[in-house]
Amino acid sequence: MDLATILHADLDAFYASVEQLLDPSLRGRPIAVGGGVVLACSYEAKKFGVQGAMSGRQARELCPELIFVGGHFKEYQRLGDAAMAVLSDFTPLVERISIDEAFADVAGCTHLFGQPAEIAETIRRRVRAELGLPISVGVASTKHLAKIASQVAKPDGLVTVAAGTEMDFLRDLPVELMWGVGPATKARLEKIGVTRIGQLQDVPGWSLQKLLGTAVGEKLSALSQNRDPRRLETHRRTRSAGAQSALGRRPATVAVYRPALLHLADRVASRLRGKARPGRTVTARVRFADMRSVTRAVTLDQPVSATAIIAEVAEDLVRGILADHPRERTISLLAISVSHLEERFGLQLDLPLGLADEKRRPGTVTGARRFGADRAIDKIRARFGWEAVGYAAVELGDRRAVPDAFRELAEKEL
DNA sequence: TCTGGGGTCCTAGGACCC
DNA sequence: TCTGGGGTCCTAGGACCC
Repeated sequence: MDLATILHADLDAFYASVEQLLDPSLRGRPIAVGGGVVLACSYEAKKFGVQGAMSGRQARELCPELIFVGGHFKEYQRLGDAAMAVLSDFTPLVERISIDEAFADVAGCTHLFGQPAEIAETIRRRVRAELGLPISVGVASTKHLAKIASQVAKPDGLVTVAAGTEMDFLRDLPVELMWGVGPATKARLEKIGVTRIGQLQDVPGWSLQKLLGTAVGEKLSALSQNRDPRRLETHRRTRSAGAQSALGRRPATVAVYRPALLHLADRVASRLRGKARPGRTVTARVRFADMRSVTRAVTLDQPVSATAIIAEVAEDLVRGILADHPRERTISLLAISVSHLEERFGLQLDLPLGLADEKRRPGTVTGARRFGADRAIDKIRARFGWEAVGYAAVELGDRRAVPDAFRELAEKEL
């Protein structure tokens, strides 16, 4: 039996806790970060049923005294980093999975710092004392168990699952606490009478695979029986980079989608160039007024990272989508994503190959000249900030639900 | 002003090659 | 010549997570 040396540390209601830290008058009160959409909310707000991703109006209906606050996004980044640095004081084996959440394996440092549960308690005490933030920690023998334990520990708690007691710990917990069980899987399991993890342990693997597909079925079989082979991954390569923008309801015309796509391509491409990771597959997504969405992708024979090329390819894809849905006159979201990322060292010229080349409009500049223009823009931004220069006159309708600062926060390191 | 923005992984079917 | 099987790549959509 493996020892319980894996920690999962998770800051509680992170953005909301930061806001309450910065403004003491908000403490003990129901608050939500965001406006049009709830990005995060305090535990006082959760009591009313307010949740992340909920529309602001819906949240206000549930909790009339809810206080909306704008976000201090730089502070989120700083405090999230600081909390993770506390983990790193104990072990280099840290796998950060988001701004406010990480795994750590303390197997190699118990001789220095004590039992895993003691280390977890020290981490919680330090984050509270040094940063003023509540953090919950789960301690167990696997990532899956540690993650569940930290959820059970919330808010502001510590739960240890001793080695050998894993199956007992899991038995009575609801299936939706498992990693990978969302609304759809939960509903399917409910149909066969399964709502607790213990019941899942009794369903034969082949039956689960038939119900949920081979991958999900096998995974849930394994996790429910405490077979979790995953190791910590301290360095993970990003596989794709994308950007999207909700538009409200806009006519599906080139005057709407061309500037919007250029803006999205600019965001994506500058990140790709910044990390020297061009990609071969460009995917565009259009969401219509009824919230149904359609995606279309093309894989080029050369990786690209030039703004103009990505914008052009995406525009071709969007034109194709709209041509196939002639009755849809209104779009509510556009998205671009680039995947099949490659590594490039040194100067890389995007050559206009593949689709972009075949369908190139007359008068467009060549790959090398585009790359030069992009490099100039990148340099100016490096010195003066993102807003200093770029593809101006991008008119996305300036009632954007989410501030740009939040987008930047959400952009992961490639 | 109903319904954000960033990702990962899986599936199913078709193309293509051996 | 016909048929089949396996492997890989690609596209489109869906489920899930933070």
